[in-house]
Amino acid sequence: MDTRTPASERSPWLPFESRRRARDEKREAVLRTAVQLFLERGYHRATLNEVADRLNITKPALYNYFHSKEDILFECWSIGQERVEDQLVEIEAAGANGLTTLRMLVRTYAATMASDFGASLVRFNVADLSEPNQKTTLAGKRRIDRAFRDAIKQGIADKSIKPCDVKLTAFAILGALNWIGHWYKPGGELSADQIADDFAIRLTADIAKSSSPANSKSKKKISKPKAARAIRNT
Amino acid sequence: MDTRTPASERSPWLPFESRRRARDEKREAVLRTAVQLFLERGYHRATLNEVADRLNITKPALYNYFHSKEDILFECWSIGQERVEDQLVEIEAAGANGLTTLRMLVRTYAATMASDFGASLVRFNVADLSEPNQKTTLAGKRRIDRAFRDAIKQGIADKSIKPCDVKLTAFAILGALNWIGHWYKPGGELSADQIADDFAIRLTADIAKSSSPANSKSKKKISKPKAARAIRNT
DNA sequence: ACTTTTTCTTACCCTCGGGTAATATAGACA
DNA sequence: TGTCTATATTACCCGAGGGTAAGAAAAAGT
Repeated sequence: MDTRTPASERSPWLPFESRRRARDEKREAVLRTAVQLFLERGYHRATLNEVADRLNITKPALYNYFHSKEDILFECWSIGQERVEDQLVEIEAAGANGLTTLRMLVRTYAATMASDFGASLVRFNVADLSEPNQKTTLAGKRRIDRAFRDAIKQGIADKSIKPCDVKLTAFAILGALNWIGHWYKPGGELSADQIADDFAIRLTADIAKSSSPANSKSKKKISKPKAARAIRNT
Repeated sequence: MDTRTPASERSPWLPFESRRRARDEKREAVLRTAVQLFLERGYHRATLNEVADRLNITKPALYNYFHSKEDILFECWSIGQERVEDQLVEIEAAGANGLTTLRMLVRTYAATMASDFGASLVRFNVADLSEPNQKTTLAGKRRIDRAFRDAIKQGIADKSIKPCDVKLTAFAILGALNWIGHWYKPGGELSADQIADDFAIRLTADIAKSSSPANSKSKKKISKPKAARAIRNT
């Protein structure tokens, strides 16, 4: 239910077989392939021909589903952002105290960072998007930032978190989390979930007031977000 | 003594004045301009014509100092890496205990991340370098990683740091630090040094054994590395 | 089976930008 | 003032890759 896709991915366009499948399914296959390639080789070095090749089609076929290369890039980012957004909503709705909320945020966000679409949130360059799309991404980043800061603030207010510089604390936590998107590789010793659980405690240890270790009640509650979008966990 | 260069940078090629200055000075001016532009617009979107324009020269003139665009990119990375390397050596030579060493590492690395050449260590894509240069950069990253892990290990051994998972601890700390290279902008409320000092404590608070707050003795000892290379602190 | 619609391919175009060749200009030195 | 060397400019090449036009080939409809 996590991790990056293991390269052995099936294309809906099988080389010489009967084609025709649901349009959305193909669209999503393009995005999955594209995000992987963009992460592997970088957005600019990855060509649409390569994307098409991996799908057993030719470049112009991609234009049935997307307007431009940048459109694909933005969609990749968008999927990651939407996932995070869903998690934020869900966590905020849970109405836990500050510390618990923060830990839920850390755990889910860490797990997301270990996925392709999650990593795309931090590995892609905002400058490669069009002006309006840049605005959208910036708004998304702010939204995430705010969620973390609000949880910290709330924690300080409800005494579950020690008084601290909210901004810097959030930066430090988000930095450690975002960095996962750069170093995590699926096949390692630790699974994405293990890392997520560890970080949930580790990154909040210094500011947690109650020394009660790792209130692990809320763990399973969040880890399965509802299917809000067809592309899942790749 | 830190921070990113404030865009109002003098080019050694003044529009219509007597030219001819030391070769190295010009070479460095190219690098300073290039690293800024690469950070601003991204390596691929930044063109050599733009670099040249900012220096009041034309593109081919750049080839008097560098073999290729990638050469410039690698040099930018290289300068940042060399700075860090010098700091590592200096800190290791100090022979402090694990926790103090770790804090020194955090402080200096954080300050470096707030500089252009420091940020280039994490903002540039390794895939944009040639094979041999990629190897060099990877070796550099490993070297940094090792320094942090060694400090943590040593701290656990000498009891200045609580037992903990060395690898994940290092990842978390380095993540928070590397992220500075993405969010830090010179004009903000906090100076690079303030952030560095704060992070030195913040990122080690949960694993520090002695609750003695912020052993601030070693602060000034490191913050002025000897001039090992002509390009300083931009 | 014929047409219509959607999807995909072949064959292009065209711009952008890294890199180079040929040449000019500036300073150094005589 | 002439020549040499270093450095810069003008003018160009050319490959890569995003994007498109026109038409083939499947589905789908009738």
